[in-house]
Amino acid sequence: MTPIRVVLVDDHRMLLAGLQTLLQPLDFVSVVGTATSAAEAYATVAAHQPDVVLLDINLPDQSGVDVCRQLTETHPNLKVLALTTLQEKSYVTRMMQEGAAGYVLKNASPEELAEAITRVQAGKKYFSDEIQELLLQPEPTPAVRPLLTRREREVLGLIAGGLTSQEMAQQLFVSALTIETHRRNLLTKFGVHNTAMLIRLAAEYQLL
Amino acid sequence: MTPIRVVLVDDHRMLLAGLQTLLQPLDFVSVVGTATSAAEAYATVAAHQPDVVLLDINLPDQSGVDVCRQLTETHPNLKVLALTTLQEKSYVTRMMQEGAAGYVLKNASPEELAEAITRVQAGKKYFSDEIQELLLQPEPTPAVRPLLTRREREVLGLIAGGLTSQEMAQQLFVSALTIETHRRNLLTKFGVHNTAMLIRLAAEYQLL
DNA sequence: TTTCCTCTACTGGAAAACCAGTAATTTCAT
DNA sequence: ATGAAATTACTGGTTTTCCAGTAGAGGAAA
Repeated sequence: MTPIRVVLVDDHRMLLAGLQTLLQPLDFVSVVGTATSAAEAYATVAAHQPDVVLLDINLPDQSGVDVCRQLTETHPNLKVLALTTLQEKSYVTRMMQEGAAGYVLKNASPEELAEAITRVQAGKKYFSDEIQELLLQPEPTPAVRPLLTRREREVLGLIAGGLTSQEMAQQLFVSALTIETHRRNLLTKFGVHNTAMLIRLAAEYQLL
Repeated sequence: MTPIRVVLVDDHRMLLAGLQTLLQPLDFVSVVGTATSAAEAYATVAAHQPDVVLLDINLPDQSGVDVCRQLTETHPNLKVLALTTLQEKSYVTRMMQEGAAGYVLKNASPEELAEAITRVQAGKKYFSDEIQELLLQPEPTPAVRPLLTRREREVLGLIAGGLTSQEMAQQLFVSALTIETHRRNLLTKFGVHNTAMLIRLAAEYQLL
């Protein structure tokens, strides 16, 4: 039976060497190429036509998220396994949105790597136990855009415009403390704890 | 010569009354309808088929920006003049992006209103002097997405994920002071002064 | 080897946001 | 007229971000 052709992408050669060492005993896996940058990844994938790519999210010349999107667009049958130390949910969800078939952590065992490669090659998804646990945590943000009052929409627009609470207060002829209350209400309605998430979600819901 | 058919949209009836009083002496303008909400605005525009709509940005039931987009999509020949007290550049640019033909402030004189209506009806753009001044101010943000280092991209992703500097430091195994330096460098590269603008621009540049 | 960039981290501080609670007034719908 | 929601604003506080400057170490390119 033909072994699964795998390309490894990580900017640390030592990690690439380690990965190859871990995968070598597996006779159903064949490491056909490695790359240490996004540019190299594109060339290596084009040259070797792998079935699976283990892709570090954090590359020197481009975001792994972007690389994932481009690889899965230009090679629709390619399966991308994200490889990272980061246990951050927004990275996971973004990688999945960009076409990744799985997500493994860099401390994965050889057995886990083998299972991940086999499963994604078979068309299934694969997540480390830690990542599954992360994804199963209660969703802090509402699935749908919250219903905002007119004043909240207005304040949200000004927050996105980069104004401070004091500047908004001046523009709207109210107290800065009033603006602070509106901000707090916005954070609560979006189920977030800071402005970064607020604006990111508002952009996603096209409220800006 | 047929007068320009105008619909007025503002939630304050007193302001609608005032606008009508200002526009009445103008024999080349005909106020064919008024509305005090977004829902009413759609119905009134459908019923009266105006040439120009004076549209308050801040409506009780929907953002004026959204109303502008929908009106200009469903009535391609309709000209929308934004009407507001807000002198906030991001609102202006967003209204223009959503198809508005002009932007006037609520303290405009009858002459200015007349000129605005005439100009947009003739297919030109119109901005109050104050708004032109606002638009002419040097652009604080770069026109193109800045070139980020890998660490900056990583930190940007975590900021958008809602993490605090302390949380990012723990996740990346560095000092919180290091994260603070990365944030500062991100703000500088994007030409902004706070996280809200940073994340909004990052979303616009599709860096998230 | 040298230079430049990236990443790291600090001092010292101010500004801003976030938090929890409380409450009066205004507005709007019934 | 009544009740609920929205808007307003405050106390008292902590946390977080933003600001300006400085600087060393490591890596990469010339």
